[in-house]
Amino acid sequence: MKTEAIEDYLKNIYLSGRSGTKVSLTLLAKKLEVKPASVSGMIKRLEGMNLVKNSKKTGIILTDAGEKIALEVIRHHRLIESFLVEALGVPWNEVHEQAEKWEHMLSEKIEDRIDQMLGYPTHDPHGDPIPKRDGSVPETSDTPLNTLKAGDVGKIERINDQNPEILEYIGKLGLYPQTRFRILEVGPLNDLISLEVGDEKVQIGLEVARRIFVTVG
Amino acid sequence: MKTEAIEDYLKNIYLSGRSGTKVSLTLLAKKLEVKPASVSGMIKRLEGMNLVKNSKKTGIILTDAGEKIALEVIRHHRLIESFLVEALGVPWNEVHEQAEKWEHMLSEKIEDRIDQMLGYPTHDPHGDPIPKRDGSVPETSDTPLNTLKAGDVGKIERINDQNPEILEYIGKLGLYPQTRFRILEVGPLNDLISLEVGDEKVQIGLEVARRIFVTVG
DNA sequence: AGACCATATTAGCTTTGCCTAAATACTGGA
DNA sequence: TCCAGTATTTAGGCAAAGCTAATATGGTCT
Repeated sequence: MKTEAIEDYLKNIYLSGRSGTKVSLTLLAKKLEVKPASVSGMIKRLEGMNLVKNSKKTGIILTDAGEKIALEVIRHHRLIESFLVEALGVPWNEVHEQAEKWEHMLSEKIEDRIDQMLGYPTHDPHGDPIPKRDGSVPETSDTPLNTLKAGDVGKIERINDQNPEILEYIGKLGLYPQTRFRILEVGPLNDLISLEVGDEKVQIGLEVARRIFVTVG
Repeated sequence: MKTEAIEDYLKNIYLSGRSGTKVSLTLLAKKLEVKPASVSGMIKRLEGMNLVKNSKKTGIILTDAGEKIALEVIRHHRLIESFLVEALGVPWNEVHEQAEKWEHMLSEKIEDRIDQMLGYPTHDPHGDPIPKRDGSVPETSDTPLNTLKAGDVGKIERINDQNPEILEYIGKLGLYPQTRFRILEVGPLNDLISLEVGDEKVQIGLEVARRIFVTVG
């Protein structure tokens, strides 16, 4: 009825759709690392189950039932990530992979225990919001660091990447969620940003800055 | 190559074989809750992969390669059980089910972290030995409680059952691994045992006693 | 309009892992 | 020895999820 593959499809449709982008078969195929033909078949199946709708103009969108499942899976994923970091001290850049696998098989009981043990967290170690049981999703920032100007101060909210190497790199710079910073200088081509973090001064490039979301002020 | 189904088969062959019993298709089918015909097919496949051998006289037995995989899965299972009890305070009778699912997808890194965080435990919360990476298996008792006589003292080593209700029942009696006890009285038909545990006096029946393994002395 | 590129769909095949039903083999007792 | 009951194997099917290859659709550029 609700296989792992289905959960992965729904999760990725949700996450791809978040940014306002229209979700196409090929986009989804890329995310899922599967051929477009396979996606075509699966989407048909999901439509039959009333979990998604697909049309030329809207692209692939989730129904309420589909979104419910997607949010459940994402909740599992992010709770597990938090748990592994908190309880086990696993570095934040190593938890994604494991959560990816365990998210599909987390019992409600254990889910609740983790939630409780972590004090009902609203965000995971990367700053991504953890959906609640009722389907609501905590607020999160959509302002990428590369849109700020020299002199701006703010707080890092989330890092939008799961690649362990990149996360490790960002972590080594001290740029974790909740970290406050001040922009010292922005290169004329917007491709290099200098910031002050604590007493340190760090430089980051555009591609990294794009993945860091912040609140200003 | 090494699917979940395969791991489950190998694990169950190992565990069924432990007690000296010859492992037959039908026995395995019962354990795995599938039809004998399915087992027949799978065993054929496993033979082709050189993970098991099957013959009339020996029954189904693991090759070295097969045992290696079985022990890995069991190690995962028992580490996860221990982890959930330790880090999350999940009651010991509720961890089996979750471990059953996660055991197939535990990364080496996380496995090592758990092992280290728990202080390289030799036994899980039920007293079952946790195989080591090198394939060695810590000692464990094979003396069931129902073979003792009045006056004997000893220590509970393990509880050989995964049914949550039964474990809860046994737990409520205070009969956890490492608990010391003294046999007060054994019924004439061997079907009721009275023991002293701490300051408490508890009675257990034959079926429960059979599942409790102890060391005497 | 025609050519070309990206996207989407269809058909047909493969593997895994289970199933049922039927056929065969084995074993223990009368 | 024969027969019943148990154990095993074979054959044929099905659903999930992927694949390739071929075809359709739909712009965009010239």
